[in-house]
Amino acid sequence: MNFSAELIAWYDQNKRDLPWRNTTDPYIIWLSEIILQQTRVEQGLPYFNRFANTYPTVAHFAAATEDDILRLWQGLGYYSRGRNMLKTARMVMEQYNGLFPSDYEELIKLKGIGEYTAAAIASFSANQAKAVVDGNVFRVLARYFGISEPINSSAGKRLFQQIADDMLDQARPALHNQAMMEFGAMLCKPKNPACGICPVRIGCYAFKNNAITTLPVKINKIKVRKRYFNYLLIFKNGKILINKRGENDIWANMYDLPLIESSELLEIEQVMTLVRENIYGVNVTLKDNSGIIKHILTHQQLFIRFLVFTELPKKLHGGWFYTDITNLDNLALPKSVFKFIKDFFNF
DNA sequence: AAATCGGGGAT
DNA sequence: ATCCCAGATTT
Repeated sequence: MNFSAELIAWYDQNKRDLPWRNTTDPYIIWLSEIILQQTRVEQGLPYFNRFANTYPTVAHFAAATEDDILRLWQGLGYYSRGRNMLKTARMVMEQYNGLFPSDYEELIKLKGIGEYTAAAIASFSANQAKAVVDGNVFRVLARYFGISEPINSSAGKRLFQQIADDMLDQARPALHNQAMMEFGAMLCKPKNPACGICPVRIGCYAFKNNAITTLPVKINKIKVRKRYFNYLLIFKNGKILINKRGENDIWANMYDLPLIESSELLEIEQVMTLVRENIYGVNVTLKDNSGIIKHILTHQQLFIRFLVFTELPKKLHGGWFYTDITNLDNLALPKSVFKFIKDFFNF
């Protein structure tokens, strides 16, 4: 057996039972693929089930509002995925008569669908001979062939795509792609891969040369930005003051609280000075504060503090509005903000 | 080519 | 702490 056949045989014996593997509906496969971008199967699975149940067809999806989608996406991160999905669902309704495409060249035109996702949908739904290259495939190929070209350089991406294309089983691309990814996720893992039971270790460069820990190669380490968020939790008579965020920063178009961001960590009194100057215009009583809550994201470290007030400011800034506390369940809030408010009001 | 976009789990 | 996850888009 060749490399691909070995992995398919392994897959046949070891695959997980996942709901999106039981369909060839490109819409359902699209749902799963977008949700799983940069997301572990275990984390994405409940979201997939909620989306598939709430929006059984692309027509249902296209009829949703952005608030609906973001609310259902709440907690999953990388929210532009959800916003792009709505654009794509509406494009499918208008340009494809509601019939979700399964051809690579059509899929790649849609919002939020890149090379990987187009190949995944095309192969899984229509058995098109397009090789997927995701994080798993990068790792499997780098180790097996001993490729030290960085996986996140332009040359590296081209090289790995080329190799993946060459390896693809033209007769059963869907099975091949599933096998490559499942093998990478379950056996050829980043840490402590199960080389002892690996069906292709005899031909594996990394196994033979003890290079498991050095492959694949990745360059450019991300730099983390530190930000200091002072959130104002202002409520009275069952109403809470909410802010709708803009389109650029993190959590685009989502909801949070009136925010005073500072470039460094401030003392409470320094924040209160800003609150008096910029929010109330007069003296105001601080009812409570949360202390610093550290929230770690991939590219940012957020040092969040919540300040509680029960007096209402005279003027509202852009994006601010009052809503019933009971309506908070309908708004898409960042995980960290949602958790604090939820605990604070005990709902 | 580099930066940006979340949150969570494994080590 | 560090790495990475069924990556894509913008700068």
